[in-house]
Amino acid sequence: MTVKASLRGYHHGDLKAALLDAVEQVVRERGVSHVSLRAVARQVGVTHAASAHHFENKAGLLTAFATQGYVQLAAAVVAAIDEAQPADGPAVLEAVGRGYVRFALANPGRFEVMFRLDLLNADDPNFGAASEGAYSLLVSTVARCQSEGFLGRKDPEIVAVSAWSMVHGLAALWISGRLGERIGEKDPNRLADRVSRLYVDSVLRASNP
Amino acid sequence: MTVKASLRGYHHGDLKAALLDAVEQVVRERGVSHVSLRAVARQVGVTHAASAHHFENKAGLLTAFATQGYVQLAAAVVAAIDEAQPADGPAVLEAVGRGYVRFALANPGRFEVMFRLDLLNADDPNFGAASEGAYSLLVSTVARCQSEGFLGRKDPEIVAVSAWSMVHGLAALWISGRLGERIGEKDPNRLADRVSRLYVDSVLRASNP
DNA sequence: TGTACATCAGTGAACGCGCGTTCACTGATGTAC
DNA sequence: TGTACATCAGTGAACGCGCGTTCACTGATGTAC
Repeated sequence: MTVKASLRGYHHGDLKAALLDAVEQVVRERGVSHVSLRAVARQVGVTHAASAHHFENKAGLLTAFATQGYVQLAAAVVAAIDEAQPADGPAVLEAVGRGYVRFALANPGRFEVMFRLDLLNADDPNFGAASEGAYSLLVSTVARCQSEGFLGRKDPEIVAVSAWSMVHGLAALWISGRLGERIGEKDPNRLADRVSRLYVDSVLRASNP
Repeated sequence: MTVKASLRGYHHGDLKAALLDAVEQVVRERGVSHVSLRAVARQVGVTHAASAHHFENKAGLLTAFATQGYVQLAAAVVAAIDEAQPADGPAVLEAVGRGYVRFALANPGRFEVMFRLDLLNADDPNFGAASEGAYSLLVSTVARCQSEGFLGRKDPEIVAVSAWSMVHGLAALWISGRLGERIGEKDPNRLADRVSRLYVDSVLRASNP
C-alpha cells in the first residue's frame, strides 16, 4: 500500500527504508530489468529525484538493496540450522544448503541482484561485510566438519567451494526455468533437500579418506 | 576487422553470420548489458535497421546467439570427453564437468546470455533443441554410470541435477567474481578439475549404496 | 512562550542520451525469355 | 547476348520512449536564545 503524498505531507518520514521496500516490490512483480529510479519512486509516491538524498545514485540504491539481501540470507541460513537441530557438522552443512536455496527461491529477484555486480558498487564496505558474513557461515561449518573428522584428507576449501557451487547452481538453474521443465521433482524445496542430502551423505558421511 | 561499407558494396554477403559474430565481440568486450542492435550493427559497419531482415528483432538475434552457444557447449563437452579417453562412466562425467566449466569460463558473456531467458524467445524450437542436445550429454553419461553400477541406489535424476548444479554454480560464481577473491586456487580450470574430481570420487566411486 | 535561523528532505522541470521499431526507399542480384 | 522484371538486402530518416542526473526551489523541522 502506497501512502499518498497528500496524506503524508511534505516529508516522508522514512523514505530510505520505503525506497528499499519499493525496490523489493518492483523486482518481485516485474523483474530486475524493470527496476529504475523512476519506477521505484513511483511505487513510493515520491519524485524520482528524491532518492538522491539517501542514495548517491542507482548503483547506490541497488547496493544497499543487495546488502540487505546478504543479511537476510545469513539470517535464513541461521534459521535453517536452528530448525534442523543438527547433531553434527554434516547435519549443519545440510541445513546451510537448505537455507541458501530456500532463501534464493523465496526471493529470486533479490538473489539475482545480489550477484549482478555490474549493477552494484562492489567495493562498498557494507556490501562486502554483509556478503562476507554469509560466506563465513559456510566456512565455519566446513571447519566444524573437518574438526569432527568428516573430511578425511579432502581439502576444506574445495569442499566449501563445491558445496556453495552446488546450492548456488541449483538455485540459479531453478530460477532461470531451465531445470524445472526437465525433471520429475516439481517442488524445488524438496529438490534442494534431496540434493543437499546426496552431497552430505556422499562427500562427508561416506568416510573414505 | 570490420570490412568497410565502401569496400564491400551494397550487399554484405553474409550479414547474418557477421551479426552473430558482432554480438560475440560486443558481449566479450563490453558485457551483456551493452549489446544493442545499434552497437552490433556499428561493429559490422551496417545500418542498425539491417538486422531486421535476418532476425525479427533483438530477442531473435540474441536467441540465435544463445542457440549457437548451446551447440558450442555440447561440442566443448564432447571434446573434453574425447581428450580424457575415459575408462568408465565416472571418468566421462568428470570430463563433462570439466568441459562445461571450461566453456563457460572461456565465453562468460555468451554463457550469461544462454541463461538470460528474459532476453530470449525461450520457446524458439531451435533454441530448445540445442539446449536439449547439451543436456542429453549429461543424462546419457549418468545413465552409463548407472548401468555400470556406480549409482548404488541413488536416484539418477538427483545425480544429474546435482552434478549440473555444481558445475553451473561454479562457473556462475567464478564469472561473477565473488569466488576468485575468496579462495587460494587461482586457476579456475584447475579449480573445476578438483571440484569435478571430488564430486565423482565421492558420489560415484565410493561405492556405498 | 515566542522568534529567528540553519538544516534537512522532497519538488518539479529540464537536459541529453541511446534505445528498438517502422517504413518508404534504392541499389544489387538473378532468373525468364 | 541482351533485356525486362521480380526479388532480395541494406539505407536513412523519423518516431516515441524511458531513462539517470542535475539544479534551483520550497516546504517542514528542530534548535538556540
